[in-house]
Amino acid sequence: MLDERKLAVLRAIVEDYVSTNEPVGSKALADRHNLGVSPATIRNDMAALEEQGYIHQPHTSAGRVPTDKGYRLFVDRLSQVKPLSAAERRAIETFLAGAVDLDEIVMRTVRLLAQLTRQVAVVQYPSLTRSTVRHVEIVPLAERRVMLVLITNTGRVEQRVIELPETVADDRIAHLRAVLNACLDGCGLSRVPDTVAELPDRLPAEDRPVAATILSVLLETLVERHEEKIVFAGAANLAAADFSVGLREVLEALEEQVVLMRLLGETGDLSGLTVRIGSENPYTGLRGTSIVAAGYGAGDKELARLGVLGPTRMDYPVTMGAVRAVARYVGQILAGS
Amino acid sequence: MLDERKLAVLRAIVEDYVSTNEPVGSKALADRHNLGVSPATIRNDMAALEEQGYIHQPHTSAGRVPTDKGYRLFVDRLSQVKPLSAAERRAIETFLAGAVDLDEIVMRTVRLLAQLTRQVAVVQYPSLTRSTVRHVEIVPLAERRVMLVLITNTGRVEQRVIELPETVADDRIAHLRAVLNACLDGCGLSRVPDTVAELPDRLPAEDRPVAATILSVLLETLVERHEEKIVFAGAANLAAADFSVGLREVLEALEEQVVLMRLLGETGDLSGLTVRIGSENPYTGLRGTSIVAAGYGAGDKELARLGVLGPTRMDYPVTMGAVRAVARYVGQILAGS
DNA sequence: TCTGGCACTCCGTGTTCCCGAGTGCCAAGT
DNA sequence: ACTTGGCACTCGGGAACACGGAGTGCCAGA
Repeated sequence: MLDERKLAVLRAIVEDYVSTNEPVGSKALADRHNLGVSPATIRNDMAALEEQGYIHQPHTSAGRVPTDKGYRLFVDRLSQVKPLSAAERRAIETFLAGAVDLDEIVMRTVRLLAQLTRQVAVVQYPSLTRSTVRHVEIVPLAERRVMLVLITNTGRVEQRVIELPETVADDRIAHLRAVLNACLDGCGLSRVPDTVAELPDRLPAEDRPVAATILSVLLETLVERHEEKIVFAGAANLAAADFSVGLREVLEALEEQVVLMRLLGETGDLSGLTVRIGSENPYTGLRGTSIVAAGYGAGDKELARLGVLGPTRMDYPVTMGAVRAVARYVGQILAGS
Repeated sequence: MLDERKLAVLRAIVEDYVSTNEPVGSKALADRHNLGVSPATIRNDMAALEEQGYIHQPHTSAGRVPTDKGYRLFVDRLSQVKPLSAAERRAIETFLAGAVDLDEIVMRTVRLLAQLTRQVAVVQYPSLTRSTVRHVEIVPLAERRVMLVLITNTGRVEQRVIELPETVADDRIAHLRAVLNACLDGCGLSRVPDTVAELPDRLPAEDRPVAATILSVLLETLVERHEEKIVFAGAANLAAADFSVGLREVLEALEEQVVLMRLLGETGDLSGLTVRIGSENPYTGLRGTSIVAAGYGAGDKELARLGVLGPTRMDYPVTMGAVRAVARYVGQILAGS
């Protein structure tokens, strides 16, 4: 149905359209790519491609534009992820290495990705549920007030101020802290609820009400933050792309955490790149935009996802290369710190 | 030079232009406002106002548009800050009260402000330098690795991972922590460097290298974070305003922390509202935008600033009312937590 | 199966024209 | 000394129109 040459024509159309942002005609194709055939032949192929829904002409007597289906074929079969240059890799590495804490890693990552791809970059904070407890701290603030600080192996820190039901001496707090840490150190966050459940038994009866208060807050923290934090950067790149129409919708979507979450896709195992093209993504108002996403993580488990969002007519090979590279480096940084 | 009626005309022009976004002519003015005079008279006044640079006509035979100078006069002398409705106040209060930690307070604030004003909201995190130490924690992570956690009275938490020059037993760490807290508890962040300087003398000689490492990181933290963190929200509102031209520049500016800092203005004492109109602000590319900002803080000292950014043709009274109200409530929340 | 030729379609651009909103000025009225 | 109605003038923006060019589909011939 689609012989080799027709695929080459489709590839050429995508490439030209991406770089010129104008419907591409048969003559232009024949000139710019040496396909070894005449415009007339190309026209026939184009007719076939259009017949099957890979390209589309905005109106009679205009050139052709790839459809979402066309881009999909291009991404799946007609292109290869383009690796970054050595210089770019070095730049990424040094830029990310300068970060001192998790906030800064995420911040730098999202900016880097935005700059590299000239699109809008989106980065999800490393998931709480997949990481493990590195330390739990209970800090007395006032007579009946403590601050609970939870530190994970990815460097994320959660804090809550807790009002206690009674006055508690500092040494009792210290003991509680010791017990908590003994139980939870290295414990996967998803296992915390179970682990914590049997904890009150090990405490003197007098401490149990206080412990219960603290533990309930601890569990709350885990639940609440289950919906992860997401940041984005590079909105200015949207304005640069000739987005004009629909820009409003896109910006709105970007400010909805929930939408962003779903755009990045389900967190699975550290497989590879996910590409959602135009209408493939779950939100109207984001028709016309594509998402290239990847998981990242320390070691082999995926902690969270990151990606970029741009017009469907983006340079997929380059974008995919950048996303993949950044995801890898962030993983390394996280694993190392 | 400018009699009462000319001022009334200017006020009317600003109001009409803000609500219609179209140059306003003498007839429309006479119709919509009962100034008690005929269009011809208004034309004379307009000519005078234009003469003095308060209004401007885009081209002959168009209506008039306020200049930056005109808006300035309007804000300074012709308008009053419009208080929020009781319902709005309640909404703010309940919305902000739901926040559990500083991140969430800031996050909610910025979204609230964006929604309330339908502009881009900008909120600076409470300044580190003006707050005080509530607690310092040193958490052993591995043999020669600890995490330093600094908690301030505004609920802000800073963390750093530190590589130690030698292996240190946990009880020595605990001792160090106790000493540190004894020194620093309640200490203003700006006084930390001095306070810390004399600290090594109080420690046994063997602990001094370790202490030196930790203290240097602590000081670094303070310096680095001197440049504050800033977040914004509501970029979608920009697209809604007919910004079309220059939107790119505005978005770029928003992503530059430094620019945002300067836009919000110097942190001074908790005075009142700052309004920067169009060309009054320090950045070209933000001509055409105005900034309404206010300081906020717990008690009487200003901890940071927040504000909104929008087209010069914004509804100043309403915007100013919203900014002022939100600043106050955030202050209350911070003081209370 | 490919290719050159040819007639056709339609978008985008430039031109012209006209309408209306708005102005400035002036002379008359209070 | 202001204010007002009248009037001629200006200019931007939209509608109507023509036209060139890019691109197509189709067909007949290689």
